[in-house]
Amino acid sequence: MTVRVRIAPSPTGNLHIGTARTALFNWLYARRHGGTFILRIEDTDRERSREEYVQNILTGLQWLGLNFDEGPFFQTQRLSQYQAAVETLLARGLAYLCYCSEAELEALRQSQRAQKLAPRYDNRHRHLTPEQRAAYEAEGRRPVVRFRIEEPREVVWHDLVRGEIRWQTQDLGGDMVIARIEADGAIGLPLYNFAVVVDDLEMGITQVVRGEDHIANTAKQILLYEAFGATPPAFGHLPLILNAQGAKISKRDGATSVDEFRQMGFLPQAFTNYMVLLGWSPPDGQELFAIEQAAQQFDFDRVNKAGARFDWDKLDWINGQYLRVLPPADLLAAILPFWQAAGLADDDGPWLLDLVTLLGPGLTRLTAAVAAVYFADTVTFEDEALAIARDHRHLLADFAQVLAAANPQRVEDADALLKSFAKEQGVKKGALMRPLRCGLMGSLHGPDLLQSLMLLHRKGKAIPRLQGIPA
RNA sequence: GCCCCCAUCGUCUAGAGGCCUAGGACACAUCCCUUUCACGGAUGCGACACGGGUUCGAAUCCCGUUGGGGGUACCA
Repeated sequence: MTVRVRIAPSPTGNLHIGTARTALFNWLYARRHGGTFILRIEDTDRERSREEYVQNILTGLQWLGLNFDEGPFFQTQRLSQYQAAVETLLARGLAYLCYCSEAELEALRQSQRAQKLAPRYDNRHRHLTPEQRAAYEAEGRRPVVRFRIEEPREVVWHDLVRGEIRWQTQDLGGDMVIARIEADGAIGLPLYNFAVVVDDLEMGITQVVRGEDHIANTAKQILLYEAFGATPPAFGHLPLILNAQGAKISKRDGATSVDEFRQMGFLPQAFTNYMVLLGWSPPDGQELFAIEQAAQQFDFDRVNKAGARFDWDKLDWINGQYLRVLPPADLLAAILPFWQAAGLADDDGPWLLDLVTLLGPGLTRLTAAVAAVYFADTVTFEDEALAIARDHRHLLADFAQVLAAANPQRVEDADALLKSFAKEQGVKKGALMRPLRCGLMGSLHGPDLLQSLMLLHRKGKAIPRLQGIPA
């Protein structure tokens, strides 16, 4: 059977890293088996769904390179299908109208809690007489549609990543609400567990792969498949991404939306590479690979069952690895938006390319910070660097003169110039480097000094800097 | 509370009963390279949660304990 998998985010927030990883694993599986990857937007929560989040999800998936083959489908555009499905269950006597009020249900839960029982719906409206129903209607109560959950019973499925999972229907919380009823009596918005089943069924989904937080839903959904007389798809539940404290990652943990990771300067290739590693490893133990490469080997039997903590250090390392092997032109293209956002601009292409080549090996993230000093007109000094530059301001001014006279164009020329200058001054070249770096860059550490010098000199910035050390 | 899932270095993981003196990666430490910081290279530190079984033999299988996580909606 052809593989058809999907990712079904709800647009109640920006594309979340957990959703992105689930999308990635589904994508990998689809690619591995030449299957179809489908995007479905689950927007039935009208209170919280927003159009801008839909856009964020779309652009986020695109940035990650997780292109989908079908969709996006929107649940709010499929209401008639859900209505028909509800009618079917109603007609078969597998679903019924429940008139309980919010207050009544709350009271029920409270008394259950008081008795140390698991809160659940007690199926009290499962067998209402026509008279009772009429009475509630006369009261003006608006019902909901509940699906009958047979008890006791055991639901078993073979999870793609966990193996056999068993669930007692008594632990499902009673007959579940599958849809609301409108004021005019029409069938209204479906609820999550119901809409998912209708959609997955109709879209011919063969493997439902989602986060571990959906395990309890799976039992309910299997019951629904049965009610429709359908064979359930295979299910797979991925471990969650945890924060440093070991809890499900959330806002407050630095970053959770894919967009934030982009803004922090991570490359999509590096980010997806890292996410794959969070729960899966290739048979050959390789750590750096493109997702296209991973797709050739991916399978759920190598997916870990335990949750994985998010590790910034490793993400940074991987990002650095990608940055290092990126051709200068690509690196420049990637980093330019960050520079521009920081107000660092120059239309000298070759110079920019040389700058990026110099900076590349030292970067862990795309950032404007280390580049700023090359663009600046005036140097921002660190305290210690300023002190050293001051102590050598005459020396640096002298060097500025020879620099002006010799006007070196290549690093080798600058190196020779520095050597002869050192000899002239009767100091070792090494002793010159530190003050020079301080005066030129305003800091004790940084990228290669000679190359930095040439980059600045080409822009006419080296000489004024060396002559203008603050007294 | 109840239900479900999980458990190898600090972190991500390899490990399908003997190949395990438990391997790799990140982080950390030291050294080398180097004008500095990075990068790179080398070395080191560092784990099978605990207790019972099963077996000639268990990180691997079973049970329990503990710990962690998830769920428990007219959210998704």
